[in-house]
Amino acid sequence: MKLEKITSGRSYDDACATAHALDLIGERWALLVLRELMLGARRFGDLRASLPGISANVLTQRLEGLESAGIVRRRKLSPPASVQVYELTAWGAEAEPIVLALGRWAVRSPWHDPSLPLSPVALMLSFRAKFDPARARRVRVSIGFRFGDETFSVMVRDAALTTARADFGATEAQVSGAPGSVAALIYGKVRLEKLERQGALAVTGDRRMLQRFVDLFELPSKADTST
Amino acid sequence: MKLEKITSGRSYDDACATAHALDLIGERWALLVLRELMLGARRFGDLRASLPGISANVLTQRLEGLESAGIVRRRKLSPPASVQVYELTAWGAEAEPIVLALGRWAVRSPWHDPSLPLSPVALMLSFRAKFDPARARRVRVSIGFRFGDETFSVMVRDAALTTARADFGATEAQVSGAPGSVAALIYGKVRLEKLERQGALAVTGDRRMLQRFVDLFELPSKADTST
DNA sequence: CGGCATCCGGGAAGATACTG
DNA sequence: CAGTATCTTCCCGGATGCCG
Repeated sequence: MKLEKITSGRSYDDACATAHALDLIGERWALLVLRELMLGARRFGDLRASLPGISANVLTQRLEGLESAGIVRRRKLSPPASVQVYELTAWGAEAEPIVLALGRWAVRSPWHDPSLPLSPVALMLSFRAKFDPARARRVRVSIGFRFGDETFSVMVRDAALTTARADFGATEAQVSGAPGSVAALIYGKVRLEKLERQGALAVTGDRRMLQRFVDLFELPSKADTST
Repeated sequence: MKLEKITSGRSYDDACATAHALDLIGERWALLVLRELMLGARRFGDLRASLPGISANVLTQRLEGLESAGIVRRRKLSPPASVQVYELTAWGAEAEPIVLALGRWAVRSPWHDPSLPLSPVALMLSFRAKFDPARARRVRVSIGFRFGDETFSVMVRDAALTTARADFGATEAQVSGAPGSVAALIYGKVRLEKLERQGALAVTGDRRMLQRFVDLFELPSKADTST
C-alpha cells in the first residue's frame, strides 16, 4: 500500500526517518491525539473534550489515519460496557519520547502561555517530562490527583517517577482542582495556601508530602533567542 | 505580541508545552528546515535543494515564521562573501532532541522507505540518533564523508560521537558517494565491496576503520503494530 | 542567480447542522 | 454519544515575475 493512502496526506518523499515521522504524525492535531492516549484508552467524546478546538470530522480523520498506520487501535470494550474506545498500539506508545521532547523544548519558549486551558493528561505527562532523577534520590512520595471524575496517582521512589490512571487509594496526599491550578503550584511556585484560599485547589492527607513533591520541580528557565 | 502573529498560523490555545511546540514548529516543512540547519548555517538555495518538494514561497514563509519566533536568525556573511545565510539560534539548536526522537521512532515504521532521496545533513544526524555509547566503548575512529561539494567529519572516542562540517583532513578513512549509499552500507548492511563495485561509493584511507564504524550500528528492528 | 512577492487551483482544516 | 454531511475558510504547492 502506498504511504499517501495511509495518512491520506502528502508525503515528504524523504528517506530521512524524521521526515517519515512527520508523514505519519505531522498532520495538525495528530500528536495531541497521541498525547491524550498516552495514559490509556479514551472515548471519542473524551478526546474531543480534552482537545478544545478540534472539530469532530478532523478527529475522525486523524483517528482513521493513525489507525491505518498502526499507531492507534479502536477496540470495543466487553459487555456490559460495550463502548468503543481508542488506544495506542505498542509502537504508538513508543512515541512518548517525541511528545516529551517537544514539551521540554517549548516550555522554554518566550511565547509560552501557561494560563491557557490544560488537560489532565497533559499535566501528568509534564511530570514525566520535567522529572529529574538526580533531584529525586532519597525522595519517596505518592500523590493522588482528581480532575472532575478523572483520578491519577503519581509515585516517586528509587529516583523514578510513575504515573497512572488510578484511584486516590493508597496515596499519601490528594489534590483536587483544575489542572492549571496544579501547574501553578508546581511550575509557577504559587503557594499552596494561596491556591486553597482561592478555592482553586483542595488538599487532603499529608500536606508535607505534597510539598515534597512540589519541590522536586524547578521553575523552567526561558530560552536565549539572541545567540 | 500575539502568538498567532508570530507563526501566522492557527494556535492550539493549549497551555501544554507540547501543543505550544506544535504552534511554533508544527507547520508543514518547519521541522525539516530545522533539521537542515542543525549542522550549521545554510543559504536559501541550499535549503531548497535539500528539501525536494518545498516551494520557494513556503520556504520563505517558514523562515520568516521561525525567525520571528526566535528559532532561526538570518545573517549576512562578512565581505567578500556578503551572502545571506540562515542559522539556528541557541534555543533553536536545542530542538535537536525533537528531531532525533522523531527519527528514532519512525525508523521502526513498517512504511519507512529508505530508498527515497536522503540529504547529507539527514544522514549525519541519523548517526547521532542511532549512536549507542555502550557499543562504542573502546572504539576510536574518525571518518570523513563527501557528498558532492559538502564534506563532514565524524569522530568516535570516549564512547561519544561528534559530527561536524569539516575537511576530510585528519580522518582515518574517507567515503564519497550519495547519502543513500552510505545509509545502505551502515543501516542496510550492504557489503562495502558490493557498493564499490557498483560505483556507488568510493573509499580512501584505512578501510578497516570504516568497517569498525559501520559495525557500531545495528539493523533497525521493525515495530509491533498489533499489540 | 538568490530572495521574495503575487496569483491561482486544489485540498485540508474549521464550523455547524444533522443522523443513527 | 459517536460520528457523518455540508459549506466555508485558509493553507499548501506550483508558476510566474520582479529586483538587486
